[in-house]
Amino acid sequence: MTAMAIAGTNRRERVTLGGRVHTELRELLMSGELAPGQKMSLRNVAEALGTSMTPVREAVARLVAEQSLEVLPNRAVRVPLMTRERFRELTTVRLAVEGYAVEEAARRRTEADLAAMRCFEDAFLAEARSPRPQAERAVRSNKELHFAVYRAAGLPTLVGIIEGLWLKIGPVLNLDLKVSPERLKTGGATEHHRRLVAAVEAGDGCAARSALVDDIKGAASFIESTGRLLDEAGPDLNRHPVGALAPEGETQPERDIATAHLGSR
Amino acid sequence: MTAMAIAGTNRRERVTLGGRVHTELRELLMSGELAPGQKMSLRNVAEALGTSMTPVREAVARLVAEQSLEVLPNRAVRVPLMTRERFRELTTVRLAVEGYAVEEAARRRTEADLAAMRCFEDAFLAEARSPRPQAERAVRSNKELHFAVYRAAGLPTLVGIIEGLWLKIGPVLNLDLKVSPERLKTGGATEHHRRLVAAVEAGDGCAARSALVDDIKGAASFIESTGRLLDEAGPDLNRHPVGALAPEGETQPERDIATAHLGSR
DNA sequence: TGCTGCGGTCTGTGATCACATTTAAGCTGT
DNA sequence: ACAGCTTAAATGTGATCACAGACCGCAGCA
Repeated sequence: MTAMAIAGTNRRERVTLGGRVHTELRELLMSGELAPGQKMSLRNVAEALGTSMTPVREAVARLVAEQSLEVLPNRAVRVPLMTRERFRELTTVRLAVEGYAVEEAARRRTEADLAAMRCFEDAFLAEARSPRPQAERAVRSNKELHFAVYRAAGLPTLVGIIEGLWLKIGPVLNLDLKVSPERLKTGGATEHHRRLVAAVEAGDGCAARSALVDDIKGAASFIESTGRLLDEAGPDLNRHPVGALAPEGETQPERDIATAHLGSR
Repeated sequence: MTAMAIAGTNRRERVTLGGRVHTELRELLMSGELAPGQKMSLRNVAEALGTSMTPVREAVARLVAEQSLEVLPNRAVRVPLMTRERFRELTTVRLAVEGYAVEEAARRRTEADLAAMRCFEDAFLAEARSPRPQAERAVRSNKELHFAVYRAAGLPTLVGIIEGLWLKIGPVLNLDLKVSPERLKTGGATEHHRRLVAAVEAGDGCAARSALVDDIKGAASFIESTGRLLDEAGPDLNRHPVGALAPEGETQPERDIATAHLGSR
């Protein structure tokens, strides 16, 4: 019983099973469904996805290489914890790289780019104004909007770099958004988005960068205010993960979501 | 016969065999010893390195993920060809990212950083002024100098991003430097380096960026002038891997035993 | 009661096997 | 003698096996 027979992977495009697992874990990380500190077992992930260990190992190796996962000295694999120092560094780099991206986007955007941006902005706006906003959708719309702008810069390499940054910072960013969805209304994100899209449309790179900087800084200061970031990585914190991917004993609700999304058999 | 017994990998630090292979291939790529278009066979690489296929597969998966290698639709693995369009895109991104890095470096460099920079600058200078300059050493010194500056920015994430960029553009950059070492003297690289280090030392981020931009642009225009870049990737070029950048027929002298054994078939 | 060995389970890692697909040589048929 | 088909070698991919080390719990001793 090969897993190849389970999933219809005999598509024309070359999708390796390892690539599929990589994408799967990537989405889970970006959407904040895997909390920082959460430990993962290759075998459990493989079982949850209905494959063997081999593709999982390849996917995890890739994620470890791009520092979206880390392997502890004890060989345990987990979602990296985020120290305040690291968070600030990532934010600094994001400001520089994504700021440059939106400047370029303002200069080179096409009409199709603008249409995509408006579409995702509307989606985010609708979710933020909803009486019962769903963090999941808001996170996705926010991401789609940002990357619609970044893609408009016409520099695929840069988009890839930014994806790597989001993958590193996504767990903390989106986990906190899930916990406190009221930030959607009070954070001013919708206003930043409006300014960003308008500036890109007007071709004003400077204003676009300003709007993006406000957006990023706003989210960053909120995260810092939650006090969830580590001041410094204590050695004992390596021993207390938030939870394992495969629930032992009783299953927590959000872990069920993760497992449900992982299981594709 | 386990390969673990071959190499003394029982160090205190956690070095997996896959990581070792990754580093090995990474160096070969950065130093331009693997020409663009060169095909690789997992089994041959494994045999050449004295390991099994598994670590090689992991390393190649990582390199493919960061687009330093690519797998063709026929599942063949090779060093990606460089189109002119892609080269220009990478250069644009490099100008933005590395330019920001040196600006930050000028602001935050310590005395230790400056010492390291001067050290590698001298090494590069000595090699460039040598009557018989060795491309290998010059390439290494150049890289060390640049990264000494980038590290001075105090943003490890940014350094990682730049490493990824160099890994993608390294094959063409350094392969051409090997073919025509006279560029060491005529390219003005030594002058750019002097200006860069001086500006960083003086804390003048603007001048530092200017020097770096000249350095990158100088090298880029030289590469473009050689005419070795592809105008557009024709579909049949997938079948003629080595021919694009490396002359086929006779094997080049620098294609040493290790490299020759690494190739497919 | 509190600490210390000690065994079993589970972890990641590397090697090996199995298979579908592709590539190249060899061979047959006119 | 050459085109077309067949077959054999080789490739990447996934599954499975083997193994060293870490973690956890249980028993035994002071």
